Amino acid sequence: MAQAGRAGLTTERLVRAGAELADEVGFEQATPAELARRFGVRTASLYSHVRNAHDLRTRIALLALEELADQVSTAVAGRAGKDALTAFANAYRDYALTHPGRFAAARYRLDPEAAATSAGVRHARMTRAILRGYDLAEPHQTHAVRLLGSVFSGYVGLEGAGGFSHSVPDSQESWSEILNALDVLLRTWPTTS
Amino acid sequence: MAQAGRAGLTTERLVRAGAELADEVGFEQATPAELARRFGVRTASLYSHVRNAHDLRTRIALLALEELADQVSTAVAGRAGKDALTAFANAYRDYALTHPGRFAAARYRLDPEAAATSAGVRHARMTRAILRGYDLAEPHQTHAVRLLGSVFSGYVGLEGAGGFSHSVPDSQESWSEILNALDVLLRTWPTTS
DNA sequence: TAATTTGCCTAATTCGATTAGGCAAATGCA
DNA sequence: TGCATTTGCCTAATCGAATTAGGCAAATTA
Repeated sequence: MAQAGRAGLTTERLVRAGAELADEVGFEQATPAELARRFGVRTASLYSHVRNAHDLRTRIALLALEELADQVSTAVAGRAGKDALTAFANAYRDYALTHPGRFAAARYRLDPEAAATSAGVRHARMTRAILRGYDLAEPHQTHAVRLLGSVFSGYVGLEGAGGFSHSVPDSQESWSEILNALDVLLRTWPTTS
Repeated sequence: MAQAGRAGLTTERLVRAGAELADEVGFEQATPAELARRFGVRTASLYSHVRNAHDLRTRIALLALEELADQVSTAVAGRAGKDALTAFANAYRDYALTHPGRFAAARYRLDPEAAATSAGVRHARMTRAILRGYDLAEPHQTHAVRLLGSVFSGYVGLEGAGGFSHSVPDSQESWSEILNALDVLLRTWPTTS
């Protein structure tokens, strides 16, 4: 991190450090300027490794999406039904609580090109895999996938924004009960309005 | 908007214009500089009316929260049960679709001081009011409140990020079926795990 | 060791946010 | 109506972030 000779910058290293920086100070504040400061180099030096600030953010987002997909897929492996549902949900939430900056990055608006190379597909596939343990035909399955995605992302988002802190009952309690309720709902999904 | 004499700046007018600007170019891009451009004044001139950029954003957020609470409370008035649930949800989603920038503003992280004077309390009260039509005792009621908040904010967030666009089935279909499923879930909420 | 590549630097530009201080237009008061 | 005061927007200036161009030295290759 000093200034003797070369700092050993790499796109890879910048992105990893950027992700850590995001967890420490927030994704918004994970700027090229701050990142350069951490490496003990001038901001301009980053531009041989990342195209610009947006490129840096995009790469951090892609990293976060991969990591999240890895964690979730590990957690879900070998499980089915409610077990798989809670494993998925907990892995997702844990990642967000442990890596708030990365998680924010994972929600960064990607341009179509970047989105195509992202782990978004894996996420979609995994969510759908959860429903294998429940008996849901299309189009209900898609509706259910969207519900799950909404609940997870919504809950974790609100929790991260401080929505449930310092209030009774505990957030963990709500989370458990909500997962239980979702399990019941998926097993008795109404197929007519 | 010209430069003859005075522009008639007001905190009120800046915030309203800021909200419109946010809907047009995104909340992130709703900056003092851009706002000043729209009014045909120098950026520095805004600083007699708002403390700084953060203050401007906070005020836009507070406006959005009020508007959203107004829309929802109007929609919910005189309804109960599933009727109230869908009215609430649709008002919420409509606001987000019609005013994406304001909706993003409503999620802006407020400092405790601002949060206290916000319509956040109204939102909480209204969500809880929905559940009056369902028979849910504490602490289940709180868990259900959190679920509803998560689903609405999560779904609308994903939809706004383009999560459900260009895919089958239609987002509107999923939304309707999800609301139906939530109604069923609330009526049969599992009180034991 | 010489040649080449590569990495980080300096220099310079542009733009947004912010503060200080000034002048003229609007307003209040005799 | 005329003067004093307030108020609103301006100019000027600073600071910091993002970005580009071009240079020199260190690392790599031959």
